[in-house]
This record gives sequence, structure tokens and C-alpha cells, in this order.
Amino acid sequence: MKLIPRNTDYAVRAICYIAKKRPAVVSVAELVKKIKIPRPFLRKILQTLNSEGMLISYKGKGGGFRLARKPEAVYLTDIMEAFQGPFKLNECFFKRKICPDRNKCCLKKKIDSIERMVYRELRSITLGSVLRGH
Amino acid sequence: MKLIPRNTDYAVRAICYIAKKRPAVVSVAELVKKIKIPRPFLRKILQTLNSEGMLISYKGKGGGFRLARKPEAVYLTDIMEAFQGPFKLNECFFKRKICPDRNKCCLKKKIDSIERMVYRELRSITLGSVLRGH
DNA sequence: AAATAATGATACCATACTGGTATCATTTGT
DNA sequence: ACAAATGATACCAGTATGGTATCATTATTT
Repeated sequence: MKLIPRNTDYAVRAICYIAKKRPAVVSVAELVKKIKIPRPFLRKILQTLNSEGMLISYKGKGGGFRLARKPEAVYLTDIMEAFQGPFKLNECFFKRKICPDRNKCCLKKKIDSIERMVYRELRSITLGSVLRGH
Repeated sequence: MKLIPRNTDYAVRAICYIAKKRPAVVSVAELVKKIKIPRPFLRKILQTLNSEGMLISYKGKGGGFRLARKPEAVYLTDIMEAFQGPFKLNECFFKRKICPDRNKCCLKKKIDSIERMVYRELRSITLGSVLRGH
């Protein structure tokens, strides 16, 4: 029943740090020193954030990462979907209707509505709101 | 990001069927015929529902399972927790504060509040409400 | 009493997912 | 040329998921 796996968690921590140092370019070395995340794992995570357009990377000496967009434009859901795929709480739940004869799976509808609720709430969280502390 | 794993799903289908046949005793054989779930897996699931007090089992010839409580008193969250443990969306998310210097992890608070929301919604779903179709 | 039909308890197992590690290639600054 | 950085990618161990298999126990029927 886990909403947030480790890589998403790490991604948020890292991107927060990078956002606060804006517009500086932050290297993996610095991130590893500041927030305690295994280096190779963090590298992979940052590469994902880069390929998903949330970070911009600079190769070569003095390189690293910086935020690609304004913090207000980075949604928590973006980060989650980058690592966890499209937002779906009930992937295969009640695909077939639960009571074949009647009430065409009211449960699925309920779960769907909960999913939309959760999405809406998560969508209200941006990197900007986190940095501001509310 | 899966809210409902397979065994919970199966459990709901099975208990729905049993509830509709109340107060009859339903055997695994009948359940397997009606709802397509692998027999040994279903047996394990029913044993759990039994030990968690949602079903009552009868051994021996002509035995099987029947609902232990009124459908209105069987909450979806009961079934979920029987298979998935205590309801927690953010198990280890942001245990350490995300921005060490400030704003003591507003994210954790947000996630917690979402968790309470989801729980409240799921709590409003009972076997009775499913049988009634809303 | 014996046979049979049901669940109880429990051990096992294959596969996928999670949380990483390791390695080599490429790019850039000095 | 060299060093310092990321890009791409393959690998890997541990755990969780979704089951299977087996034997013990209980109850009904004959």
C-alpha cells in the first residue's frame, strides 16, 4: 500500500536541494555530501529527472544539474510519475465486475473517485510550495 | 502505487458472494465454480478472513463458510488490513526532514492528511453498501 | 467404524519488483 | 592530454507477490 517508493523520495530531496541553490549548477558529489543517498543510485535518479525535463544537466568538468523550470511549475505528481508511471491506484482492481448480475461494480467507481481525490491533492503540491514550507 | 493487491481483491469478491447467499454456508468448491479464483489460493484467503473474524467456518462434510457479521458491519478497510496490514500510505516517506534547516517537512504533513482522507473514504465502504450497489 | 468431504495449518516455490552496484563511454574545462 | 563530470546500460541481491502442495483435523453419512 506504498504511495511513495524510495527513488521518488530521494528524487524529491535532491530536487529540493538543487532548487534552493538556484540558479547554481549542483554536482552529484555535492548532493551526496549534503543529503545521504548512495551515489550510483542518486546518479540514476538524477538522470531520470533530467530525461523527464525537470532538471538540466551539464557534462564535463564543473558540470552537474540545475532546475529546468520554476519551482512553482514542478509538481509532485510529475516526479512520482517519472518513477512510478501513470498515476493509478487500482491498476487491475475489479476489472471484471464484482457482482455479475447487478450493480455494475460500484466499488470500482468509488475507488476511481478516491484516486481522483488523491491526485488532486498531490497535484496541489509543487516544489515551490514545499520550498515555501506550506 | 497499488492500493489493492490481488488477495484483497479476491477476498472482496468471495465475501460478496458469501454475503449474498446468507445465511447459507458456502463451500470452497462452490466459490471456485462461481468466481474464477485458483482454489488453493482462495482457501488461504478464506482462512484469513475466518481468523480475522469476518467469516465463520464449518469443518467436515457439508462445511464451508458463512458471514460472521451483518454486511453493514464489514468495512472494506477491515478486509484490506487483514491482508495488507495497518493502513499506511507513507510508511517511510520523509522520515528525516527534507529541508534540514527549515519548514520541518511540510510534505509529510500533507501526505498524512491525504492518508486520512483516503482512509475516511474507504471506511465509508461496507459490504452492505456494495451489496446495495452504492 | 470406516469412508468421505470439508477446512486448518504450514511449508514451499517461481516470478517480478525494489533498491541498489558496476562499468564503460562521452563530454567539457584547464 | 588529463581530469572531472554526466550518459547509458548491464547486472545483482533481497523481498514481496501470487500462488501450489501436503498433511492434519473435524464432521457427516453409511
